[in-house]
Amino acid sequence: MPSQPEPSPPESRQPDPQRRSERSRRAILDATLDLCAEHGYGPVTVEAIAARAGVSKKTIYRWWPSKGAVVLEALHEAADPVSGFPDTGDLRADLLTQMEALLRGLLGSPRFGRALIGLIADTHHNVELAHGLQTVLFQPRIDDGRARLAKAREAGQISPDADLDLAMELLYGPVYYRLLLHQGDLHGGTELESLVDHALRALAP
Amino acid sequence: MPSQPEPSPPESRQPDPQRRSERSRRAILDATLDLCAEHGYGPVTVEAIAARAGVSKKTIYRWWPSKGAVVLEALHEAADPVSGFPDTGDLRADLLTQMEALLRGLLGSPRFGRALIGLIADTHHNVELAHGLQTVLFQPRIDDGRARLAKAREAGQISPDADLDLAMELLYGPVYYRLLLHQGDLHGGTELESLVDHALRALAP
Amino acid sequence: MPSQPEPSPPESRQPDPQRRSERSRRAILDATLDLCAEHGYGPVTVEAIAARAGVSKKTIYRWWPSKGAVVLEALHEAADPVSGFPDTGDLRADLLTQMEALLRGLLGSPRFGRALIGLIADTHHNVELAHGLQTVLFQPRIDDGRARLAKAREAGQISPDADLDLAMELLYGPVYYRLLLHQGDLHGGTELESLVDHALRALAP
Amino acid sequence: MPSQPEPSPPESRQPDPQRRSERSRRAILDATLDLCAEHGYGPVTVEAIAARAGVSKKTIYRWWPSKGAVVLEALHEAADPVSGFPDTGDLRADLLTQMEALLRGLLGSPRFGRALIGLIADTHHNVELAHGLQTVLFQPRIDDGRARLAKAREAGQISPDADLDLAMELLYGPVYYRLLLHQGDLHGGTELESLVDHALRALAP
DNA sequence: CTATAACCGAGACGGTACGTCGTGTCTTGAT
DNA sequence: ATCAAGACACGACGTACCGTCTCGGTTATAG
Repeated sequence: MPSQPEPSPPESRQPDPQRRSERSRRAILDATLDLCAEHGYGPVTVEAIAARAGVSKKTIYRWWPSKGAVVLEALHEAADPVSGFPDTGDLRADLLTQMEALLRGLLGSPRFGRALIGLIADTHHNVELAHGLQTVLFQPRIDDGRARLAKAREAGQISPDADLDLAMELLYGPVYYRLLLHQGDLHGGTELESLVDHALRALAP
Repeated sequence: MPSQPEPSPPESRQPDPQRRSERSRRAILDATLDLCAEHGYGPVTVEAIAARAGVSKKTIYRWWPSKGAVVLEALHEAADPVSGFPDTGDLRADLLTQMEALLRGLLGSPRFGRALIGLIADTHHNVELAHGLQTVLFQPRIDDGRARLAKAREAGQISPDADLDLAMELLYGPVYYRLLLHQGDLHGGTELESLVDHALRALAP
Repeated sequence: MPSQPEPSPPESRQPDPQRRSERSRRAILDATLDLCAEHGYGPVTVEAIAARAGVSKKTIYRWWPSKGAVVLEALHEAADPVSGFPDTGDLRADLLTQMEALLRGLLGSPRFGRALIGLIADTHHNVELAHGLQTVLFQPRIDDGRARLAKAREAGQISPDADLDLAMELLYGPVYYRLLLHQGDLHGGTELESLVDHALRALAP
Repeated sequence: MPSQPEPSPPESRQPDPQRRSERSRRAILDATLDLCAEHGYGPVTVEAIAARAGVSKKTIYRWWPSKGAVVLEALHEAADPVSGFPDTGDLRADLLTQMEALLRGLLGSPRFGRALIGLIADTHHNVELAHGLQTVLFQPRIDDGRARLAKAREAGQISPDADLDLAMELLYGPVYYRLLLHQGDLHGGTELESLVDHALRALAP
């Protein structure tokens, strides 16, 4: 993921040398996503994460300021391999590929969707967390998408004065709309094609 | 609000005659929205609601099963007068009016937006609450919107085989997208017109 | 019981005409002793008494100031028929009769003993209750005992300068000692005879 | 106190290493006796003990199962230094010394008497507590007393077939009788001498 | 090749909120 | 006016987590 040049833990305080135990870090992040998948974000507690990971609470609080920060890092790492915007030259196919991946990640796997919605909610009374979420998860993906569209614009595939932000909203809005309202009950891929087509129409030359 | 034919309290258990104190009910709902506006949904506690409302915790738990249920009812009542889909004959104008009202309610007033996002998150580990949210808040408004579009279809203003559900997603998706991602930083009404126009294009004959 | 000339409820406040329902009164007192027998004094609640008696809490609080007062009246009525000091002319036999009755009432029946010990404890932070307990339950019985001894003194059966108060303590002290320490495990009647004999020796001419 | 060979905390559950904070333990026991002295046993709450001791409720419940258990340990520690049966060779003097100490402890100081009577009452619906009270407080002192009498018996100071249990009851019964009935209004030392003399008479060769 | 300084597990600690229960007061309707 | 029914404000219950804080015990460089 090229737009994330600093993969080291962005929440570290003062303790942190490299003495940090990678073993513990992994156990914590894994336990976190597992618990989110099982119970949803809200009911997960730092206490439970520590117990499941075989780790002391102190170790968690040493490296992360809050449950949300742990979840954020866990989501970040888990999402990493999935992302990256494809570029085969065929814009419509690339958009479809990307949207399908997003839908699958967000709604198809409880590991992600249930964790994300709770994390977003926490964000509304925790500015550091909000900033982290924007920086680490959202903005890179938005940038990737806009970059792909911009490239298509330069290639003359879409109108030179197309509104890229509007296109992004038309594409991603309905996905999050479904995440919120239908709780993961995403209806088949056919509609996905409609979504993409309408977005493309908004960009047409 | 015609699509809400059952205005009686949906959370009644077994205690409930009409011995219920309307005074307490009002104080609780008001205190709840105030506290959500001040601190967001997550940090609000039943204890704090009770204290602010001058009411005992028991009284809250007697009539609602959880904080979420209180917030839901509070939002329901507060949103009630706002809603109802306009019907002036001019579809585009009506859509714009409605979307503006939604944006204002959801994003413009912290009383609503901050409460709603947390409520939705809670919904993901509480099926009763999820059902209530759908039934009380979401479905009636979706039904209103679809009904308005269906009427337009019968009037020949839009294509006879237009996909109304897709249109609803194109309209409302971006709004919730902004609620989640930008935390209420809604950019001006110009984009709203673009949104509506593209939705209309998806419905065009 | 001659020394209790006023059997009407001594705790009445201002409401009290004769409109009082005797039916409710009986149900309350019966339920109270039953519950004390089952669970002991402490765990019994006004709420439980009301429920068991088929009576509203208000009715209890209208006629008694506290749980303790209800228990006191219940004990008073229940103990009434038992008491009264026998006077057959044979002092030793009378003392034995009386002590046996006391032991049976206090320790042999959970209805009384368990209720009494808790009531006494309540007495230590409730002066009205303390006064009531002395007046209604203890003093009359102490007076009866002393009167019986005084009569024996006049009849020359015991020393003219015998210390009657000391005798009362030697007689009753061990009984309450057992109530407290052994929780009703009263050992046979043989010891009772020893107790009485030693008290009589303290009174001997 | 030789008859108390196991001074380690008798209420340890499963958490207990030595990580326990002695500072908190002391504060809790002190606060408990203070509050009992001020308000009596009944009105004292775990919440109040925690507040007065500057301790969290959890810390109390971690080490004791109930208010009664806390009071029991507090009484045990507070009574410890006082007790131990004197043995100067003069039985009558030793009995008087011991009885005076008991009376002073039980009735003369509200710290003890008020706490004890409520504790005993609780004992009647809590078997663990009853067992603890017998084991920790009562039996050791009874054993000490009986041992002193037994020694006197061996020394030929009292009858070889004297009933030691009866003597204990004649001595201690009246003391508890006064605790219950007169709420600490103990009348002077003269009567104490009478009590002891009559008990000795019951033991005379 | 120590030794010294961090991390680490474990978990006690002072708190806050939970959801429940009991208190004693109050209101409603019926008898 | 009493009564049953029961809602109400209040406050304590005993539990769960929070985030902070010792404790020993292991590591893993730095002397």
